[in-house]
Amino acid sequence: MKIATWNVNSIGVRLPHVLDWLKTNEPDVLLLQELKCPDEKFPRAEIESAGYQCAVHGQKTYNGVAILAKHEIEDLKTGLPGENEQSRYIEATVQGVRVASIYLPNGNPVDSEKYPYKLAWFDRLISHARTLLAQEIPAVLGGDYNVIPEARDCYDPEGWTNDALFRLESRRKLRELTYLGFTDAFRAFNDKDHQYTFWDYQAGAWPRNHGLRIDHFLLSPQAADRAEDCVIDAKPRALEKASDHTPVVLTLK
DNA sequence: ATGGCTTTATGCTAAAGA
Repeated sequence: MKIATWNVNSIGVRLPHVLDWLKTNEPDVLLLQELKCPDEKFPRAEIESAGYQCAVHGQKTYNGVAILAKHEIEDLKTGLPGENEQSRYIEATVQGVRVASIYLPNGNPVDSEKYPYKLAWFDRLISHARTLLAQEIPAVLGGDYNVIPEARDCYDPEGWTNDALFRLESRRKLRELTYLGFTDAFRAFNDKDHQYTFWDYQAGAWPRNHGLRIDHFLLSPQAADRAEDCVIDAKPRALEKASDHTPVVLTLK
């Protein structure tokens, strides 16, 4: 079973890339973030024509997450327990695997209300992740976590020290989540430094390989037992009109 | 580098992203 995650930075603009990628890679599930469109404007017909069902939790202009799947999408849940003014979480079961598409708040600037909002949102995710773990099922939490886990996941860690993506509080929250019993799927299969999922549009970040690893798959023990591989597919980042993020692909037995 | 791109919107400048 192949499950991918991709922050597309507008599904409207990126639809051709997404359709091409689905056709070439044929994942069973594709988790999307930053749709930047309300539910009624999601290009459902085009994606269904490509052979994928859609579960969408959209929002006008900002945020928005979705689950695309070749097979039936069951027991859909949108939002985390509590306030869901921003569409950042969707979860469902596909072929017996509980999958979630997550778009964690960015949190910059750190001296604004956005940073405590990020940390509070993280706490809600951690709380919900506990209940998922208690079910002892294969659970795959994929998405844009907006956290650089370690210095080796950043081209210039010193320069990012005080950024919301690399601040100690943000990294501590990600560790708190993983230490509940989740596995960072990418790091289970790849120990190389400087493996990135995001390159800024500015300052030639892509050609200079000035990237960040901020898109992650966290696996429950039952999912980790089935994991066969996890890779970053950097090819879409090189396309014209690319998203600033690129897909991460998880393979389960 | 001084936000250097990209996207969206009761749009034509401003805010957000990371």
